[in-house]
Amino acid sequence: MSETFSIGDLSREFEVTTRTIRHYEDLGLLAPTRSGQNRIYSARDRVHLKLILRGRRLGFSLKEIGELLELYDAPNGEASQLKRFIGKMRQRRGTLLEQRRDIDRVLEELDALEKRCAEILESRDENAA
Amino acid sequence: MSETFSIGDLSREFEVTTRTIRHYEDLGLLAPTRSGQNRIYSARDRVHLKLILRGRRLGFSLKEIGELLELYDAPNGEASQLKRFIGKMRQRRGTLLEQRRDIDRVLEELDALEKRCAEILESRDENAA
DNA sequence: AACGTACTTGACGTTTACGTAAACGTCAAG
DNA sequence: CTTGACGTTTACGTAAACGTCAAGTACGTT
Repeated sequence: MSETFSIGDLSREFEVTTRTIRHYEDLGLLAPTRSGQNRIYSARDRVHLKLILRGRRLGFSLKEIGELLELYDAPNGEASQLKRFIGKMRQRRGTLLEQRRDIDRVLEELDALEKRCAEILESRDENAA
Repeated sequence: MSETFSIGDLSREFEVTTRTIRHYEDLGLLAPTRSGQNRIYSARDRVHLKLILRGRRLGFSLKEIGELLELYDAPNGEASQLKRFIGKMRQRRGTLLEQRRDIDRVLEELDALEKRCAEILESRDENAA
Protein backbone atom coordinates (compact mmCIF):
# COMPACT_ATOMS: atom_id res chain seq x y z
CA MET A 1 0.00 0.00 0.00
CA SER A 2 0.85 3.65 0.47
CA GLU A 3 1.54 4.36 -3.18
CA THR A 4 3.21 7.66 -3.87
CA PHE A 5 3.63 9.86 -6.94
CA SER A 6 6.04 12.46 -8.21
CA ILE A 7 4.84 15.73 -9.60
CA GLY A 8 5.69 14.45 -13.05
CA ASP A 9 3.55 11.35 -12.53
CA LEU A 10 0.49 13.42 -11.70
CA SER A 11 1.28 15.90 -14.43
CA ARG A 12 1.21 13.14 -17.02
CA GLU A 13 -1.75 11.28 -15.59
CA PHE A 14 -4.01 14.33 -15.49
CA GLU A 15 -2.48 16.23 -18.39
CA VAL A 16 -1.74 19.41 -16.52
CA THR A 17 1.61 21.16 -16.23
CA THR A 18 3.76 20.89 -13.14
CA ARG A 19 3.41 24.62 -12.86
CA THR A 20 -0.32 24.19 -12.43
CA ILE A 21 0.13 21.60 -9.72
CA ARG A 22 2.58 23.83 -7.85
CA HIS A 23 0.17 26.69 -8.24
CA TYR A 24 -2.51 24.68 -6.48
CA GLU A 25 -0.06 24.06 -3.68
CA ASP A 26 0.67 27.79 -3.43
CA LEU A 27 -3.04 28.33 -2.92
CA GLY A 28 -3.18 25.66 -0.24
CA LEU A 29 -5.17 23.16 -2.27
CA LEU A 30 -2.46 20.53 -2.10
CA ALA A 31 0.07 19.77 0.62
CA PRO A 32 2.41 17.00 -0.47
CA THR A 33 5.16 15.79 1.83
CA ARG A 34 8.78 16.12 0.85
CA SER A 35 11.64 13.81 0.25
CA GLY A 36 14.51 16.23 0.57
CA GLN A 37 13.39 18.98 -1.75
CA ASN A 38 11.15 16.90 -3.94
CA ARG A 39 7.42 16.74 -3.56
CA ILE A 40 5.89 13.36 -2.74
CA TYR A 41 2.18 12.96 -3.40
CA SER A 42 0.12 10.36 -1.58
CA ALA A 43 -2.94 8.61 -2.97
CA ARG A 44 -4.97 11.11 -1.00
CA ASP A 45 -3.17 14.02 -2.64
CA ARG A 46 -3.91 12.45 -5.98
CA VAL A 47 -7.61 12.31 -5.15
CA HIS A 48 -7.44 15.95 -4.17
CA LEU A 49 -5.97 16.86 -7.51
CA LYS A 50 -8.67 14.90 -9.27
CA LEU A 51 -11.31 16.78 -7.31
CA ILE A 52 -9.66 20.11 -8.07
CA LEU A 53 -9.69 19.43 -11.79
CA ARG A 54 -13.28 18.26 -11.66
CA GLY A 55 -14.26 21.43 -9.86
CA ARG A 56 -12.44 23.45 -12.46
CA ARG A 57 -14.32 21.76 -15.26
CA LEU A 58 -17.49 22.80 -13.48
CA GLY A 59 -16.46 26.44 -13.48
CA PHE A 60 -15.67 26.80 -9.79
CA SER A 61 -12.91 29.19 -8.81
CA LEU A 62 -9.90 27.71 -7.09
CA LYS A 63 -10.96 29.53 -3.96
CA GLU A 64 -14.35 27.84 -4.01
CA ILE A 65 -12.67 24.54 -4.72
CA GLY A 66 -10.57 25.12 -1.65
CA GLU A 67 -13.71 25.40 0.45
CA LEU A 68 -15.07 22.24 -1.09
CA LEU A 69 -11.87 20.41 -0.24
CA GLU A 70 -12.17 21.63 3.32
CA LEU A 71 -15.60 20.07 3.40
CA TYR A 72 -14.20 16.91 1.95
CA ASP A 73 -11.53 16.61 4.62
CA ALA A 74 -13.53 18.18 7.34
CA PRO A 75 -15.49 15.82 9.57
CA ASN A 76 -13.27 16.56 12.53
CA GLY A 77 -14.50 19.85 13.86
CA GLU A 78 -17.06 20.63 16.47
CA ALA A 79 -20.76 20.06 16.08
CA SER A 80 -21.38 23.72 15.26
CA GLN A 81 -18.75 23.59 12.54
CA LEU A 82 -20.16 20.39 11.14
CA LYS A 83 -23.58 21.97 10.94
CA ARG A 84 -22.15 24.93 9.09
CA PHE A 85 -20.47 22.52 6.72
CA ILE A 86 -23.72 20.77 6.07
CA GLY A 87 -25.31 24.10 5.30
CA LYS A 88 -22.59 24.93 2.83
CA MET A 89 -22.99 21.58 1.18
CA ARG A 90 -26.70 22.17 0.73
CA GLN A 91 -25.89 25.43 -1.01
CA ARG A 92 -23.42 23.69 -3.27
CA ARG A 93 -25.99 21.12 -4.11
CA GLY A 94 -28.37 23.89 -5.06
CA THR A 95 -26.00 25.54 -7.51
CA LEU A 96 -25.03 22.16 -8.93
CA LEU A 97 -28.65 21.27 -9.58
CA GLU A 98 -29.15 24.64 -11.25
CA GLN A 99 -26.13 23.97 -13.34
CA ARG A 100 -27.48 20.64 -14.41
CA ARG A 101 -30.70 22.27 -15.49
CA ASP A 102 -28.65 24.77 -17.49
CA ILE A 103 -26.89 21.91 -19.19
CA ASP A 104 -30.15 20.19 -20.02
CA ARG A 105 -31.50 23.39 -21.54
CA VAL A 106 -28.44 23.84 -23.68
CA LEU A 107 -28.62 20.22 -24.76
CA GLU A 108 -32.21 20.72 -25.82
CA GLU A 109 -31.26 23.79 -27.78
CA LEU A 110 -28.44 21.94 -29.47
CA ASP A 111 -30.89 19.23 -30.48
CA ALA A 112 -33.26 21.81 -31.91
CA LEU A 113 -30.44 23.52 -33.77
CA GLU A 114 -29.23 20.27 -35.21
CA LYS A 115 -32.70 19.47 -36.45
CA ARG A 116 -33.02 22.87 -38.07
CA CYS A 117 -29.70 22.32 -39.80
CA ALA A 118 -30.75 18.89 -40.96
CA GLU A 119 -34.01 20.22 -42.36
CA ILE A 120 -32.23 22.92 -44.26
CA LEU A 121 -29.83 20.41 -45.71
CA GLU A 122 -32.71 18.14 -46.73
CA SER A 123 -34.69 20.87 -48.40
CA ARG A 124 -31.63 21.79 -50.40
CA ASP A 125 -31.18 18.19 -51.43
CA GLU A 126 -34.69 18.22 -52.80
CA ASN A 127 -34.00 21.31 -54.83
CA ALA A 128 -30.79 19.79 -56.05
CA ALA A 129 -32.57 16.58 -57.13
CA MET B 1 -44.80 43.27 -30.61
CA SER B 2 -41.15 44.16 -31.08
CA GLU B 3 -40.45 44.92 -27.47
CA THR B 4 -37.19 46.71 -26.80
CA PHE B 5 -34.99 47.20 -23.75
CA SER B 6 -32.46 49.70 -22.49
CA ILE B 7 -29.15 48.63 -21.11
CA GLY B 8 -30.45 49.43 -17.66
CA ASP B 9 -33.46 47.18 -18.16
CA LEU B 10 -31.30 44.20 -18.97
CA SER B 11 -28.84 45.10 -16.28
CA ARG B 12 -31.56 44.93 -13.67
CA GLU B 13 -33.34 41.91 -15.07
CA PHE B 14 -30.23 39.75 -15.18
CA GLU B 15 -28.36 41.35 -12.32
CA VAL B 16 -25.21 42.19 -14.21
CA THR B 17 -23.57 45.59 -14.49
CA THR B 18 -23.95 47.73 -17.59
CA ARG B 19 -20.21 47.50 -17.89
CA THR B 20 -20.52 43.78 -18.30
CA ILE B 21 -23.13 44.14 -21.03
CA ARG B 22 -21.00 46.64 -22.91
CA HIS B 23 -18.05 44.35 -22.49
CA TYR B 24 -19.97 41.58 -24.23
CA GLU B 25 -20.67 43.99 -27.05
CA ASP B 26 -16.96 44.83 -27.32
CA LEU B 27 -16.31 41.14 -27.79
CA GLY B 28 -18.97 40.90 -30.46
CA LEU B 29 -21.41 38.83 -28.42
CA LEU B 30 -24.14 41.46 -28.60
CA ALA B 31 -24.99 43.94 -31.31
CA PRO B 32 -27.83 46.21 -30.24
CA THR B 33 -29.13 48.89 -32.56
CA ARG B 34 -28.88 52.53 -31.63
CA SER B 35 -31.26 55.34 -31.02
CA GLY B 36 -28.88 58.22 -31.36
CA GLN B 37 -26.10 57.15 -29.07
CA ASN B 38 -28.16 54.94 -26.86
CA ARG B 39 -28.23 51.18 -27.18
CA ILE B 40 -31.54 49.55 -27.98
CA TYR B 41 -31.85 45.85 -27.27
CA SER B 42 -34.39 43.68 -29.08
CA ALA B 43 -36.04 40.58 -27.67
CA ARG B 44 -33.48 38.62 -29.66
CA ASP B 45 -30.63 40.54 -28.02
CA ARG B 46 -32.15 39.75 -24.67
CA VAL B 47 -32.18 36.06 -25.48
CA HIS B 48 -28.55 36.35 -26.50
CA LEU B 49 -27.67 37.86 -23.17
CA LYS B 50 -29.52 35.11 -21.40
CA LEU B 51 -27.58 32.52 -23.36
CA ILE B 52 -24.31 34.29 -22.62
CA LEU B 53 -24.95 34.23 -18.90
CA ARG B 54 -26.03 30.62 -19.02
CA GLY B 55 -22.84 29.73 -20.83
CA ARG B 56 -20.86 31.62 -18.25
CA ARG B 57 -22.47 29.69 -15.43
CA LEU B 58 -21.36 26.53 -17.20
CA GLY B 59 -17.76 27.68 -17.22
CA PHE B 60 -17.42 28.49 -20.92
CA SER B 61 -15.10 31.30 -21.89
CA LEU B 62 -16.67 34.30 -23.59
CA LYS B 63 -14.85 33.29 -26.73
CA GLU B 64 -16.42 29.86 -26.67
CA ILE B 65 -19.77 31.43 -25.95
CA GLY B 66 -19.27 33.54 -29.04
CA GLU B 67 -18.88 30.40 -31.11
CA LEU B 68 -21.99 28.94 -29.55
CA LEU B 69 -23.94 32.05 -30.43
CA GLU B 70 -22.70 31.77 -33.98
CA LEU B 71 -24.13 28.28 -34.02
CA TYR B 72 -27.34 29.59 -32.57
CA ASP B 73 -27.75 32.22 -35.26
CA ALA B 74 -26.12 30.26 -37.97
CA PRO B 75 -28.39 28.18 -40.15
CA ASN B 76 -27.75 30.41 -43.13
CA GLY B 77 -24.42 29.32 -44.48
CA GLU B 78 -23.57 26.79 -47.12
CA ALA B 79 -24.01 23.07 -46.69
CA SER B 80 -20.33 22.58 -45.89
CA GLN B 81 -20.55 25.20 -43.17
CA LEU B 82 -23.70 23.69 -41.77
CA LYS B 83 -22.01 20.33 -41.55
CA ARG B 84 -19.09 21.87 -39.71
CA PHE B 85 -21.55 23.48 -37.33
CA ILE B 86 -23.20 20.15 -36.69
CA GLY B 87 -19.80 18.69 -35.92
CA LYS B 88 -19.08 21.44 -33.44
CA MET B 89 -22.42 20.93 -31.81
CA ARG B 90 -21.70 17.25 -31.34
CA GLN B 91 -18.46 18.19 -29.61
CA ARG B 92 -20.30 20.60 -27.37
CA ARG B 93 -22.77 17.94 -26.50
CA GLY B 94 -19.90 15.68 -25.57
CA THR B 95 -18.35 18.12 -23.13
CA LEU B 96 -21.76 18.97 -21.70
CA LEU B 97 -22.54 15.33 -21.04
CA GLU B 98 -19.14 14.95 -19.38
CA GLN B 99 -19.92 17.95 -17.28
CA ARG B 100 -23.19 16.47 -16.20
CA ARG B 101 -21.43 13.32 -15.13
CA ASP B 102 -19.02 15.47 -13.13
CA ILE B 103 -21.93 17.13 -11.43
CA ASP B 104 -23.53 13.81 -10.58
CA ARG B 105 -20.29 12.59 -9.10
CA VAL B 106 -19.94 15.66 -6.94
CA LEU B 107 -23.54 15.36 -5.84
CA GLU B 108 -22.93 11.79 -4.78
CA GLU B 109 -19.87 12.84 -2.85
CA LEU B 110 -21.79 15.59 -1.13
CA ASP B 111 -24.41 13.04 -0.11
CA ALA B 112 -21.75 10.76 1.30
CA LEU B 113 -20.13 13.63 3.15
CA GLU B 114 -23.40 14.73 4.62
CA LYS B 115 -24.10 11.23 5.86
CA ARG B 116 -20.68 11.05 7.45
CA CYS B 117 -21.32 14.34 9.19
CA ALA B 118 -24.72 13.18 10.37
CA GLU B 119 -23.27 9.98 11.77
CA ILE B 120 -20.62 11.84 13.66
CA LEU B 121 -23.21 14.15 15.13
CA GLU B 122 -25.37 11.21 16.15
CA SER B 123 -22.57 9.33 17.82
CA ARG B 124 -21.74 12.44 19.82
CA ASP B 125 -25.34 12.78 20.89
CA GLU B 126 -25.20 9.27 22.28
CA ASN B 127 -22.10 10.07 24.28
CA ALA B 128 -23.72 13.24 25.51
CA ALA B 129 -26.83 11.35 26.63
C1' DA C 1 33.89 13.85 -15.66
C1' DA C 2 30.22 14.94 -18.61
C1' DC C 3 25.34 14.26 -19.86
C1' DG C 4 20.55 13.68 -19.48
C1' DT C 5 16.51 13.77 -16.85
C1' DA C 6 13.65 15.20 -13.34
C1' DC C 7 13.12 18.14 -9.86
C1' DT C 8 13.54 22.81 -7.29
C1' DT C 9 12.59 28.03 -6.45
C1' DG C 10 11.97 32.60 -8.00
C1' DA C 11 10.12 36.15 -10.82
C1' DC C 12 8.16 38.47 -14.50
C1' DG C 13 4.56 37.98 -18.38
C1' DT C 14 -0.07 36.97 -20.24
C1' DT C 15 -4.98 36.21 -20.87
C1' DT C 16 -9.63 36.68 -19.38
C1' DA C 17 -13.28 39.22 -17.55
C1' DC C 18 -14.55 42.62 -15.98
C1' DG C 19 -14.12 47.08 -12.10
C1' DT C 20 -13.72 51.80 -11.61
C1' DA C 21 -13.04 56.55 -12.33
C1' DA C 22 -13.30 60.61 -15.34
C1' DA C 23 -15.72 63.56 -18.16
C1' DC C 24 -19.45 64.42 -20.76
C1' DG C 25 -24.57 64.24 -23.34
C1' DT C 26 -29.82 64.06 -22.68
C1' DC C 27 -34.04 64.48 -21.01
C1' DA C 28 -37.99 64.97 -17.45
C1' DA C 29 -39.43 66.86 -12.95
C1' DG C 30 -39.50 70.28 -9.65
C1' DC D 1 -32.51 76.30 -14.47
C1' DT D 2 -30.64 73.04 -11.66
C1' DT D 3 -30.95 68.45 -10.07
C1' DG D 4 -31.15 63.54 -10.81
C1' DA D 5 -31.38 59.48 -13.32
C1' DC D 6 -29.78 57.33 -17.11
C1' DG D 7 -26.84 56.98 -20.77
C1' DT D 8 -22.19 57.57 -23.43
C1' DT D 9 -16.80 56.86 -24.43
C1' DT D 10 -12.03 56.36 -22.94
C1' DA D 11 -8.69 54.46 -20.32
C1' DC D 12 -6.20 52.62 -16.66
C1' DG D 13 -6.62 48.98 -12.80
C1' DT D 14 -7.11 44.36 -11.05
C1' DA D 15 -7.90 39.51 -9.60
C1' DA D 16 -7.52 34.83 -11.13
C1' DA D 17 -5.05 31.22 -13.21
C1' DC D 18 -1.65 30.02 -14.91
C1' DG D 19 2.76 30.44 -18.85
C1' DT D 20 7.46 31.06 -19.44
C1' DC D 21 11.89 31.65 -18.72
C1' DA D 22 16.27 31.46 -15.68
C1' DA D 23 19.30 29.33 -12.68
C1' DG D 24 20.32 25.91 -9.66
C1' DT D 25 20.12 20.92 -7.34
C1' DA D 26 20.18 15.87 -7.36
C1' DC D 27 20.29 11.58 -9.40
C1' DG D 28 21.80 7.76 -12.49
C1' DT D 29 24.28 6.72 -16.94
C1' DT D 30 27.71 6.60 -20.23
